[in-house]
Amino acid sequence: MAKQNTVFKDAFNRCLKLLAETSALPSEPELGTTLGVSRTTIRAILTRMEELQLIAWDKRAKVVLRQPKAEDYYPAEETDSLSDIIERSFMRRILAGGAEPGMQINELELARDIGTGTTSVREFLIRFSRFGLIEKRPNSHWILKGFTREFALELTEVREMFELRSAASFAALAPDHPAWNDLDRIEALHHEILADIDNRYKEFSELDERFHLLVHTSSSNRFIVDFYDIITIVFHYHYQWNKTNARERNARALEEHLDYIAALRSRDPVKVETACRKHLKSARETLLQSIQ
Amino acid sequence: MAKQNTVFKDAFNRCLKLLAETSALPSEPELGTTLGVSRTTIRAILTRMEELQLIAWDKRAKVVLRQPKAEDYYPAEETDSLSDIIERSFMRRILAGGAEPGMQINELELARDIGTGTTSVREFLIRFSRFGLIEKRPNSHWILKGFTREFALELTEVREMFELRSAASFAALAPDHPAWNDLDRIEALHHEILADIDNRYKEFSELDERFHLLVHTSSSNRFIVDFYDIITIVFHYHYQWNKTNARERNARALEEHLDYIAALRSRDPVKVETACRKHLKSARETLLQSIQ
DNA sequence: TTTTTGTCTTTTATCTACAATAGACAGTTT
DNA sequence: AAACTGTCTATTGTAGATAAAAGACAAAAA
Repeated sequence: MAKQNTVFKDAFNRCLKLLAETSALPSEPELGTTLGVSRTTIRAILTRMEELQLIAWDKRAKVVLRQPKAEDYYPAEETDSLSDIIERSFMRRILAGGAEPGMQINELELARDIGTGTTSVREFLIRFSRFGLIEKRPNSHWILKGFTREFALELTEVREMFELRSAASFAALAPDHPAWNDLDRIEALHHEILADIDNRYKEFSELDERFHLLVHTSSSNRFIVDFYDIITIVFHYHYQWNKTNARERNARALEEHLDYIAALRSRDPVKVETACRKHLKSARETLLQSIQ
Repeated sequence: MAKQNTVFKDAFNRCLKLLAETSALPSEPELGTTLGVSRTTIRAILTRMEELQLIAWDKRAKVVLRQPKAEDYYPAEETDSLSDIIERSFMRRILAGGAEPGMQINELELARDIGTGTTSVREFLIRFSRFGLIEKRPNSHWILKGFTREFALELTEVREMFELRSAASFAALAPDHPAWNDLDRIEALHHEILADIDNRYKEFSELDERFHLLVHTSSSNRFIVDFYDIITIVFHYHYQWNKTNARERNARALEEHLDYIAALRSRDPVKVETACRKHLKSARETLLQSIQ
């Protein structure tokens, strides 16, 4: 195989959902915009839908013939892009498995393990290396530096520098800046989740990311915003393998966020710094606790 | 061709220099350590040297038969690694050429231009993307974000944050820390160059990198140290295309470095911050001036 | 016993090929 | 006139193949 057709499969599945809601599909360019793919892919989707007798397609007319059934969908595991698969597989190995710092990483072995070509694995490792967890020895192997205490400390040191600065610039944003509306929505979600914390505490992780990303974005500095990718990936995978006291931890973090949001609203630099530092401190402790 | 044999050619050239200094070469493992390559490459070098009748090689005996001549060396352009070639070629396009922000980058075109395969270009672009000058649109092209004023401002903002913190930790290093010795050597070089500034001002660029890298390294934070790569590459290529007033600029920067070094030695946090800020400010101005 | 060499295997770096996807353009429909 | 479709071309993403380089191990030499 040359290229995976995951873009097609994923867009096809999403298109099935659109189809369930109408009696006829819109034009090809419009579908393309809606699904975020090119017309070529849209036409492949329409062709497939015609084959499955889901629609009758003649030029502009795309009449829905029947509702999609479960078996019309492509299985979820076929719609993930190869790089996502590699990422997940790799993170499982280094975070969950007994991966010792200093261990060598073998491109060929990794590729065979995941069932993919070496090119994709190699490109993944190059992209991933900016996260500081692995290092390349040219003409030789990669070295796993490991998800260690030092790593976590170095990561949080930079994070704190960046976030304090971003929070300060957030507080200085013009009152009509759209970020304030985003902040409103995020704050509302905090209240919703807190009101039903026992059932919804798992939604924290995603909300946390959204909130901090919003703060970082207000720095208008690509290096600061890009750095948040590292935080995201670390926390994302990290939470998957460390679920002790998740409910309490998340509840506490939500409260801290609300204080932090209130401080931002006050636009008082001192309050902002205090609330930000307080939350970052407990975030750091949470991360460190789960390493040892 | 599969892999370029630039490692071999470069090591061969370096080995010729060793050969000029002795009457017999050492053992294979020792040569390997000296030149930083594997025994496989060493044996290829020895085989080639035998063919050229530079040495008589029988097991442990590697007797030098004649001195190397100019034509024994591989030409310099064949010893550069492919990624260096791609980097240079790419940087010339985006810094020197009329590369407009927003321009699309075409992997295939770039590869044909440089005379290499697409894989290498692709890997270069992935590695390079962390510098924030280009951005990938999946399944589509790369976008050049451009070496703009905003880029320079964002870069220097982070640089200043990192360097101020690194300078503070440098000043707090134990008196017997090896970094102080490195600092001595660097300071001495500053005096040497200043004493003969008219002839040696071009050496500033390399010394500047060495000095700031030393400071950043004392942060013991991989993210801070890695970030310095971006500074290095930007300043490196930047100086190549902007040489106006180089002598004066460099002389001034050298003086600022000396103040900065003296402040570090004083271990007084206030002095360090003042000297560091002052130098960073003029470095930023220099960079910004050359953009507009 | 320690180091070196001969030989062999494994892994990386790179090229080429090809399906998937994007995108351009002209002709057609509303 | 504006938007849409049919058709074609160009580019990306990925696999597979291969030379270069690294590295392992046993036999040989010091």
